[in-house]
Amino acid sequence: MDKNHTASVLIDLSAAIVSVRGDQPVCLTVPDVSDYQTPGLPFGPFYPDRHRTMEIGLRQWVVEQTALDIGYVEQLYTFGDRGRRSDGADGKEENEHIVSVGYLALSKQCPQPDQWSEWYKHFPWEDWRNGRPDILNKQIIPSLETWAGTDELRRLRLQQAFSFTDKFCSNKSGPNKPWPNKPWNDEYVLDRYELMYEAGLVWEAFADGRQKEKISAQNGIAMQLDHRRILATAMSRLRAKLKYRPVVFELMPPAFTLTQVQKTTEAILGAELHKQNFRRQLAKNELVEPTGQMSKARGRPAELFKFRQDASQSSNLPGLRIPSVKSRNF
Amino acid sequence: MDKNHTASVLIDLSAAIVSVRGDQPVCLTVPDVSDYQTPGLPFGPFYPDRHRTMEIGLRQWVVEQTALDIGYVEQLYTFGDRGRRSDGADGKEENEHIVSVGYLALSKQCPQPDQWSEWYKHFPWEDWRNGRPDILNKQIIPSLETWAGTDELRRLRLQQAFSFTDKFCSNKSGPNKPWPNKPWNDEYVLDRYELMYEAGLVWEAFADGRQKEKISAQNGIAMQLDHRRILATAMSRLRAKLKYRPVVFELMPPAFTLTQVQKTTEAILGAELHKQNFRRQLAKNELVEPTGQMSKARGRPAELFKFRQDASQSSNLPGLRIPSVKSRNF
DNA sequence: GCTTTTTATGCTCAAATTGAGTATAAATCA
DNA sequence: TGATTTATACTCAATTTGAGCATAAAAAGC
Repeated sequence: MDKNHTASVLIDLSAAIVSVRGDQPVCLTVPDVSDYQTPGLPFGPFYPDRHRTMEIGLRQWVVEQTALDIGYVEQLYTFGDRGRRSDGADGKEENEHIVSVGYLALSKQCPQPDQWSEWYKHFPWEDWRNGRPDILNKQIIPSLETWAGTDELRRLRLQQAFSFTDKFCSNKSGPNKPWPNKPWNDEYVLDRYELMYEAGLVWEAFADGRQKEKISAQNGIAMQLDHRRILATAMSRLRAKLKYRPVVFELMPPAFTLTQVQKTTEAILGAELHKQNFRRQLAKNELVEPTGQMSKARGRPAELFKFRQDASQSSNLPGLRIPSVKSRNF
Repeated sequence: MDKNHTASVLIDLSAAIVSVRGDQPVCLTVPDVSDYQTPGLPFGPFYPDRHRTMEIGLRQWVVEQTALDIGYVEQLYTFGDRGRRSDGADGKEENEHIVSVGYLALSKQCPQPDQWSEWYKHFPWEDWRNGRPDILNKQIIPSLETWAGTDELRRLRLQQAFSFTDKFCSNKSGPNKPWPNKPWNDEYVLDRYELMYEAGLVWEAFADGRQKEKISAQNGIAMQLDHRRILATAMSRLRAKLKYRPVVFELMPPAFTLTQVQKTTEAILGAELHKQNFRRQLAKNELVEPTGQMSKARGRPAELFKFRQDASQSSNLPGLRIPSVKSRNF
């Protein structure tokens, strides 16, 4: 067999370019190409001739196509998952295999509002800032429980990802507790999405148009190909990273108030934080320094700060340890 | 231009298959193919026809070629870095572009000792279990300082990666301290290796044979192509993961003593830990349970434990928070 | 002008966690 | 038997967290 032939693939560089508009995290999307009016992430091919590294390749087409100033870029994951790409929806030939390398990029501005799509329209169950989202108890959990049935493995995975202990699974902490008791873990975005995909609760899980109509947009707005999975990966990574690296500042303007930092953090985490403790962490880690100026908004004016960009690249500074997300279980 | 032609690449799946033998972390290597007697990581091509996902492809050739039982597998990073691959040392044609996807795999056993290479022979500066390695002060740091010169950016990067503050860089904590003062960060393995690569302190940095002879094996045993970089990535990732996921148990036999867990953890971190505090963490997180049996070794017999494999896949349990690595700065 | 509302920020305090020990137990080795 | 080795129980001060109250400084309502 000619190895070189069957092993040859094309590489797509897909980017989840994230910003925060007001109190909503947003993600750059491209209009549409399929029949279903679903948005997609911007992507471009990788030309190994022209670009020494893939990150350089990615930055280049982002600059060319979006004219955005993205500072922070991080490789997320490489998906070689054929099953999800050649669903027939796209016009690619069968033997053109595509591997997609997902990237997370952060942008301080997000011009052209219509091209930026809010995270929580695609993942309504991930925003807990106003308490536990209704959609969980009303739709998602019941459907998932039906899907799991008495399958022990499936139930365990559900418990993990969606943070509850159910009556069918033995619990180490003595007698079985009523229902949700473990605190929601904001980092398991990808695990939850993958479970919903497996259970057929998201539009992308269906290859053909017939079934697609039925559940369209019921559990968040779908995206093209595996783009919602890449966005889920980006969300997981960013939520985790926020807790040990000072990446929030990649989303902030040059000068900002501490409350703005907190609101941005809360937007990404999808959870509210304790104000005083949040500021204590910022102070202890010496991540910001005052500019001397004050903001002029509604109440008492707040001091304006700037990021202490000690080491260049802001690479591995201590990071603001998130002072434990407020627990909201019900 | 024919996009499909220039964008077409071959994909190599490279694996850092890690185990622990005695008190040494080891990595599976393949004998050699080049002229320089340098070991390499095992790798195989990815055939998108045959394998639905890349991880399946990886597992398959690992099973075929090594007959090893690898449980835990994790994708590390995808390197599209042409500069480092087509150095002419390998016989590949110029227009055959290769992208390598690095994986970390963990194995409980490591038969055939000669095929397993000890981590710290490739990275002698990363093992701090017997204090700060001599090679740092005697060779590496001086060479790096020469390389950095008065370049502020380079000096900052050195400070970050190698944890010291030097007299040329301004220090926020008042007057400049003597020399090494920040604690060594065991997770920056990749950062340190990349700096040494840039500074020309490792064999792999040189394309041609002439210069290679000069520094061969001076700063650890070199590896083929970019394999030492992949191993550095694996070390960084594993050291980081150890602190929030119970992955150590992927390296332990079915029954083990608490000391064995600690020794394995210390081997990977390259640092000694406080015994009582380590056990307290294990106890608090309820990660292990007694088997009822005792070990028979030298001193007082220790209780044998097993891993509490609560949720299958041991996926996202709390993990043993490493009780702060003993600080050894000099 | 005075009060209410809003936002910012300083400060407290108990609970939990961490870092670093000491003390004692149970085996083997000489 | 007594030294040596290893395991494990327990202590304790210092620090870090989680959660709250109190006060300050502005704008908005009347």
